[in-house]
Amino acid sequence: MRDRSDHRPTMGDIAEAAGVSQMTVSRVLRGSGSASAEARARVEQAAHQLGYVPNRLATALRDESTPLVAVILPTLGNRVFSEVLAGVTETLAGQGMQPVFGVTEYDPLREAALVRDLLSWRPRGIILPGLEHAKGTRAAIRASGVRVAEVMDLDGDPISVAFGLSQVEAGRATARHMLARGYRRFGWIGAQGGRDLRASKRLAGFRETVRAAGAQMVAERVFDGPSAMVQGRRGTAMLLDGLARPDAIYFANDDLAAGGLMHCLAEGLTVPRDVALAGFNGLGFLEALPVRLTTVETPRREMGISAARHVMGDGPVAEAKVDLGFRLVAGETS
Amino acid sequence: MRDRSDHRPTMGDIAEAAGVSQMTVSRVLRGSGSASAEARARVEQAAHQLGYVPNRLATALRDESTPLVAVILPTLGNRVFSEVLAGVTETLAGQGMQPVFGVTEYDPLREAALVRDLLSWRPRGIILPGLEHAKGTRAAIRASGVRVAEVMDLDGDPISVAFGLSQVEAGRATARHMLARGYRRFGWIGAQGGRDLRASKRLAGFRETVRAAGAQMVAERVFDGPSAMVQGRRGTAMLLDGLARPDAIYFANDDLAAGGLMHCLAEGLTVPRDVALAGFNGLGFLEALPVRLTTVETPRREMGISAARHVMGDGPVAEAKVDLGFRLVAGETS
DNA sequence: TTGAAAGCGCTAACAA
DNA sequence: TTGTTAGCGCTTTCAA
Repeated sequence: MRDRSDHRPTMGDIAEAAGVSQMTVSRVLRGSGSASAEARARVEQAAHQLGYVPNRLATALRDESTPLVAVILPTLGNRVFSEVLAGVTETLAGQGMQPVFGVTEYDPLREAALVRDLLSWRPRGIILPGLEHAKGTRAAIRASGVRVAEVMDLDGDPISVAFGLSQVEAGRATARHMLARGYRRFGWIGAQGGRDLRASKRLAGFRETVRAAGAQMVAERVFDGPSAMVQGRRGTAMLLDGLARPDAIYFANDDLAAGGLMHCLAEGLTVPRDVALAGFNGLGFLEALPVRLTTVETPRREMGISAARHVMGDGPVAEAKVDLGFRLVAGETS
Repeated sequence: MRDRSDHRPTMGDIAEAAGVSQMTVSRVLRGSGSASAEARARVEQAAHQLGYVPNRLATALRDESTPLVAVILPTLGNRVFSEVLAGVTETLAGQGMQPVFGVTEYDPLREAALVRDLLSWRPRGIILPGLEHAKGTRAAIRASGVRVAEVMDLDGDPISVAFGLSQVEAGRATARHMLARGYRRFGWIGAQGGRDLRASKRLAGFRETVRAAGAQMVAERVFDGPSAMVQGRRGTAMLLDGLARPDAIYFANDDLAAGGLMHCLAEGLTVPRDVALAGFNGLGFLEALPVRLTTVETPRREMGISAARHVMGDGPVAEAKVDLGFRLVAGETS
């Protein structure tokens, strides 16, 4: 018999202490099956006294199913993903499920490694960003048989079901809006060294529409690090001081765009007369800015909620793409 | 014999396919022990072909140890906690550990439930915010025997080790700074309906110092929802339009303070002549604002990193409180 | 180099 | 109402 002295108490220990069988302990603690009031009391007392903590690993192994959902995010350095995650978490919590998660920093290989790792916990489902994955990731997920939800993007071929919006269309819509306002010389400011494929898709849609209208992209600046207001401010300064001065700047997101606006405020430029600005996401903090930024509102929390619901559900998978839409919000900067 | 048709492949299945024992499969896949090149090849081939995914539940149950760390956060609606989480995640990822997490929304009862839930995964450690917990939570964690790190706060009695800063001192330091600049009538703007105990501690330290100097708090406004720039903007408008007009406002955090600044910019007020402002945290986005906000810089990522290191480590627990410090940053708003 | 046996903690199924 | 048995998938131990 092994030494149990430094072991966490198990149902066996409780059984011994309470003078019943281990099965009775199991029944009492789970409130299933029947047990005499007598036994119940003794078990509960013993469990409490020993400081018993159930071991879900055992339950999960036995049940061949866990209440876990794997969640993969590109980064935590962007509110957008915290909001998606918040939607997921809130939805899971209501159902007694737990998120296990990891962050890729926009690296497909890290994503692949994470997927492997997370799948080995036998989660009920997996939620991951975007539709582009490293070779093999797709197959691994498919083979694992877990329910999958891809979020953010719809422009591509989902593994199973995607919840999001067309990034290309969002770019096009922004371009149409800016063109309608009369701007002809466009700039682009991005981040993540171009590794954010969804931003690239928006830019592609934007550029295509701009060119089709006979207007042009005159300057682009993509920063290497995470997107941040300060980069937007710096990039805007660069573009406006450059040779090919744009009359409107499209930013990869609101943080960058707000930074651009801050540059203009600090320099005393008049927006949009001196330069027009447009962001992406419609984050809450835009409401507080002294000037309303033109942006495209995206359903971040909703993507998280829908994805979580999907992976928890056990109904059949209906559509491959669920378009949660976007909304162009014309502000005072265009 | 049970029907294995809809089961995920196990080592047993691979063994059968490769014509070796299950133990050999285990050895090959883990790269431990020895196996003939022949066996190795056959096993690897079969594993690949069957799309084998290891089941860590079994390993963890067997090993009586998991590579999981439980992480509890007050909310995801505040960058501060995403940054702490990022520090944790980054540190864990380097060691092949996974975070499992949950969000309390500043509710101690939810926290208690989460702790119970997360502990049942037998994590190696648990990281949680603050030093105040619902009755029983402390005992439950202690009894579980996992390594514990509390983050953010040092003003109180840690369960085991706390990594953070003195919130009370941060409040005092801010007050001293404002008093030195000559302000005498102070306002406070908070959020989370006062449930954020660390903000309350800062306010207590601030108030105490203000009063000791013979100055006073003339107006306070605490919003119910999450802190956001827009609340700061609204609250500032209220305080400045109120009867007891403060000459300086202390905000529970930078988001609120930046909102206050936006109000001033939008209204054409001169800061700090018309009103002085001070925030808390030193978030990156402050750099991009047209006016440098006075704030207290906190070591958010470091708290996450230190806490993660602590719970992963197996050395003895040294000190009960690890002060990671803070730094008052005098900006242009005071 | 390989395999057989035992057991991690729990619960479904069956038996008393 | 209570207990016994078996087994989830894996790895440690011991034996061949």
